[in-house]
Amino acid sequence: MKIWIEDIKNYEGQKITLKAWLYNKRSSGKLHFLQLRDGTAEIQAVVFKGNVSDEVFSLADKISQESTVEIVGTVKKHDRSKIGYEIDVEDLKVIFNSVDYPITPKEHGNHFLMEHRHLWLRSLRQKAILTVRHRIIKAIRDFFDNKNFHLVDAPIFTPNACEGTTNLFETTYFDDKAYLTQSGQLYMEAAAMALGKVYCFGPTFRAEKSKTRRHLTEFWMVEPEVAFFNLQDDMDLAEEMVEYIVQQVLEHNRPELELLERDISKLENVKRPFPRITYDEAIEILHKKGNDTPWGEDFGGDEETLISEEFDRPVMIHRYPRDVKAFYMKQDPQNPKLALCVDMIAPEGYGEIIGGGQREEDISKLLEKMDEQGLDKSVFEWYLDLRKYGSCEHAGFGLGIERTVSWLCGLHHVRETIPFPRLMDRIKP
RNA sequence: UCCUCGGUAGCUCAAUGGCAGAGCAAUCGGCUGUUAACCGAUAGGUUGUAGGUUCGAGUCCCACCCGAGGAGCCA
Repeated sequence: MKIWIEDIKNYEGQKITLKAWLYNKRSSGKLHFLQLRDGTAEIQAVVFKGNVSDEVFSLADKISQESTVEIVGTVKKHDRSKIGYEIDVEDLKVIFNSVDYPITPKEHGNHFLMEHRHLWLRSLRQKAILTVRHRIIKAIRDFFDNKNFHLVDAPIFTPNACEGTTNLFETTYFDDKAYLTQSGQLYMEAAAMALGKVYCFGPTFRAEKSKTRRHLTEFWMVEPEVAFFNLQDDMDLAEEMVEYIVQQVLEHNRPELELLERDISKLENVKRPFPRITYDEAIEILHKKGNDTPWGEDFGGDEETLISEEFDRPVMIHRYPRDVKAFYMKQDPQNPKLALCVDMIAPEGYGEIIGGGQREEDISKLLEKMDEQGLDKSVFEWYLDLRKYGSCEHAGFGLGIERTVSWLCGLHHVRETIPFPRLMDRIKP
């Protein structure tokens, strides 16, 4: 039976065969300490000259970093080992040799590591990040599953821009043009009218020439959409989901967060209720802190950081000026200048992780707003049908996965949060 | 697209306009408990590219290429 390192505790005292990669090695005369990993965990294998043949001992001396090996040895308890065990080697084979592995144990620059992303993934740090990413995605799926949401897949090819302002990737579609989706939202609105509670989870694309630590051209988004929900319900859902994600990561990924040197106490604060402030109150905070953003403007990274500094957990800012938001955002009946929308800003300066709100269900207001923004109504006919045939109050939001991973792992840049990042100036490997 | 900084050994970085250097990796040797092990030795270079200034350029000037931060825009 195949034995994985993560299950090694079940084999104490037994002689086993293990296949793994050598990620580091230390030697001391008559001893070789082989640091092995198999993707599930890491363990040290000890080759003592007195326990093996001369051939095996000199082979152990020569194995190079990232070579694939097969060892036969006995599992022994060992207090100084992270996993609690090590292996006394009796036999050793090199299955595939590795020559001049480029990523050495010492430090490297960003560019070099990004060029070798396909190998960099093997490092323990990258493994920890991808493990947390996996947990976040699982938590999201479990969260919606527990609430009886339907997962509905949105298309990647779209004929139209769902928000006129951002740049889309254009591609040929037989004799026509198509765009890579920047959001599944409009399709989720249609799905919510069919299934009530829905969400999509998939890649989205933005051709913005943004060169910042928070931007990718291809990123993953979770977008729930719920019929008969208003802004209040929407904020309740967003808050509950983010709390669940953080608590799941804290429950399952302590070792990863420790390896990443994440300050866990900051994450332990992330419990409901989250503060909720209006755009007007956010502007007041900014002015008090010496930032002179005028009323009516959207917030940039600096503004988000200033506001988030005031709170020890994510903060929701709602009711932005209607003019800075997309056409489908519902107008606030209390104040026609505002939209019933919400952004959630992560603490510690990690920026906006959620954007959403209540959708405009009134077809005349929707048409008015589309005219204002100069949108081509012909591509939205199907969307307008949703308001013609049994329109209803509904709301939803989108959560950016990479920014969430970056926040929970305490990473400076989102490029490490996705296995193969796509950036404005990088499409390889 | 704009602003700022940078490009020297496989990697990370030094070098007042005056002999091209270190650590790690590689190779060879030493060490019975190492934890980015340690100690000794060897090898490794068209200083991003193309011009220019100078007795002399890695260093100064110009253009281009590439990279890193940041801005706008956004999740």
